[in-house]
Amino acid sequence: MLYSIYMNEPNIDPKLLKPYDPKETENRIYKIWEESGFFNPDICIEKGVTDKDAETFSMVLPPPNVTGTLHLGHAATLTIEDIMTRFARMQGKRTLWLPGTDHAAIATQSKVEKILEKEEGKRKTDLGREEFLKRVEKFAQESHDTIVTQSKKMGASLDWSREAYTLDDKRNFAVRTAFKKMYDDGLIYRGHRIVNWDPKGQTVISDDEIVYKEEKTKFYYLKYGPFIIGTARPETKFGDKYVVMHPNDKRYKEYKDGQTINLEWINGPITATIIKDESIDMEFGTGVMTITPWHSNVDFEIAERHHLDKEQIIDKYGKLLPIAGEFSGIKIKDAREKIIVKLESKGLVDKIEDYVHNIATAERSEAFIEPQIMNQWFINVNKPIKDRENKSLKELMLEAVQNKGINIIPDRFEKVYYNWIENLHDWCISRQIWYGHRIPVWYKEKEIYCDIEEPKETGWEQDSDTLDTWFSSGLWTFSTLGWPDLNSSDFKKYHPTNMLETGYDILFFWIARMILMSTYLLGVVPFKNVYLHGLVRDAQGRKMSKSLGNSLDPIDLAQKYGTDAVRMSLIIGTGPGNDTKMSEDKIRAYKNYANKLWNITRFILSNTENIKYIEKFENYVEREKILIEERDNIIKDITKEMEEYKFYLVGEKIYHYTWSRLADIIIEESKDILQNGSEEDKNSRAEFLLDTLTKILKVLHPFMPFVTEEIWSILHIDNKKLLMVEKWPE
RNA sequence: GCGCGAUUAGCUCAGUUGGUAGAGCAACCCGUUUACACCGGGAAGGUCGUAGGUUCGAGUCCUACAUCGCGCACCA
Repeated sequence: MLYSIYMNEPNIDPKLLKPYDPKETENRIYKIWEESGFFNPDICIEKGVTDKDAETFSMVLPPPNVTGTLHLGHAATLTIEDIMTRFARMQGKRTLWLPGTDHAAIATQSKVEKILEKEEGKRKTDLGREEFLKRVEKFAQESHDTIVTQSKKMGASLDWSREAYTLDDKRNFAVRTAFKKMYDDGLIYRGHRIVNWDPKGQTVISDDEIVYKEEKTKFYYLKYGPFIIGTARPETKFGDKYVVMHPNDKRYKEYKDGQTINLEWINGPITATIIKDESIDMEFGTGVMTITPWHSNVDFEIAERHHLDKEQIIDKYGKLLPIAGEFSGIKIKDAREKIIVKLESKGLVDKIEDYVHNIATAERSEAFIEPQIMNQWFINVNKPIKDRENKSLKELMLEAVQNKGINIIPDRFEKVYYNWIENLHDWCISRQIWYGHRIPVWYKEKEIYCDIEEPKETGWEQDSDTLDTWFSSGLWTFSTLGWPDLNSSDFKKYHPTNMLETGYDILFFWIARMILMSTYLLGVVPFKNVYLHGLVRDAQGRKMSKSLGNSLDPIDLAQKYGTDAVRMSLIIGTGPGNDTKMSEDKIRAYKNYANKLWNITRFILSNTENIKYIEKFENYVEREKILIEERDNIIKDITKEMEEYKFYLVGEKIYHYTWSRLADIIIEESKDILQNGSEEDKNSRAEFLLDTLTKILKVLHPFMPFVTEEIWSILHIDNKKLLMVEKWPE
């Protein structure tokens, strides 16, 4: 009996007699991969699975923040990049996918601060810099270990021997080297300029770390001498002694630029100066405003243009300074009502309207940003650079994409990138936090010293600030490959990298900064291609978050359905740049698919037991020749689509071929052929089935690496290597 | 204000260069001793957001509009 052979036939692997069990399989397979050393391109060459002079494929993993555990977004990143990596490796390329983690300065520090507050009721200042940093490092180490374990669980074929950390010694050396060079070139400068101050986090943040939130508030019309001025923030108005209007505003043509007027204000009489400036919107409010240069970007610029005095009104903690007179020391949010009461009593309030506007908050601490003028470190993005044909950083960043040195997928993000660069201001890189790369600058009285190493003489004190975390991330494609040692063999071999794959949400934060650093420091692009994926959302399309309670843990899902199923469901139905919606139904479907493949294998092996698989079988009959042509055309399409990064199409194509075509049609008709056909027909069909199975395993391997490797290990094939280093089928 | 994306079956989404619409899940009917019930067979379900246009032919290209979402800028 044909169908009962396997029941008592010892030749079939007993594993096949049960349904596919990912739990039993995955860790074992990953260990075999790791022990083979094939994640490391050098070992692939040493063991002869990759040619010594093979084409290179290199890519860095976007280093996850050491702020906890991986979420589905990371799982998507790992899956897409692992598909790229495994495909390249099977194509015979010298393939490096380099792992690492990110110290994520502000994010990690504030996380530990929150834990400290919650568990011990302490602040970081209670511990002191050194002790607090020990706590952060311990937390970071634990997060790191979790992240590595989880990445392995996802099947990522990362070269762990090259693992890096954005804050380890090598990367710190790279950071100091880069800083010193930029300082010497005059690109890094210390400036007394208006910055985004986070009163809660007690640090400056960059423009990109601001999140705008809509706020309903009041809009006050106040009598300011002969004018009515509009403001949403009366609490900042104490020092306002300039009143600004558009030079073409006919309503105010009797007032001349520079003219002074005396008027009664919050705390008594003042003298105000008329300023005419074209930046004023005549349509907004009354077309007249007073300015607070210390606490408003726009006002700061007006004051700079007209060389006006600037006065601080609010301190670092959000309290009013003595200039506010009787309101001194009051928190600004409490002061507003009180000030309005006083203004009303003086008859200076004209009217009050409801108003909706966007308010700047800090991404991490969620506090309202208070612009302040402070001494901070900046990167000048407009200064011409001698070694780079007098181009500015802005121009270098623009050209890298415009000249097609970098290809962005999907290309609509090129526009977004250009738009961002056009609006780019000098990048504030200093942070008043403790966890991060310390600024390599030392002070002694009025002297200042910048170098890679600290000064030898005594008496120098290092700047207490640390660098924006994206400064070190910007160096990532080459700091991980041995830079600043230009003779490093990794650097020479793998830079520029071929691909940078990440979520579109960090286009500005990270991708732009890497382009900045690489084009400036090395004169080359950091990567030739950028592939941007979307965010992973829940079944309702909401962003996954702990507070909503809708976040799915990729590791839980992998435990439940198998990693291959999770990977497949993250890929199929998702084009580049578009958000993905995840649901357990979808994952369940691909769990069934893994098992289907398992059963297809069982059928084929149990029905071809006396047949030896011959890779280049020559006696196919006409019926199989037709099937082979169909199959090989599909494989050709698949290869082309893999090269075009259309993984969502490939995954679906393989799925359909194996299930609807191979299983439902071809295998069904094979039952008859294998039982009743002639010897020639039987052999032809058996060879076709074995050949097709091996090819499906190969093209499916980048997507579902575990189940394919496991089935591969069961097949009887001569000179078999691990599937992960087998050649991609032609 | 500028720009981008989405709108396709009940739900969630694919649809690569324009050629008579696809998947997963759900719902319906039939089938279970032999690869697989983590299954098979069958049927049902869509005027592809609206209105125009180009074309022999439009889900796909163009224009306008609507709704939802996102980014940037502004926010006195």
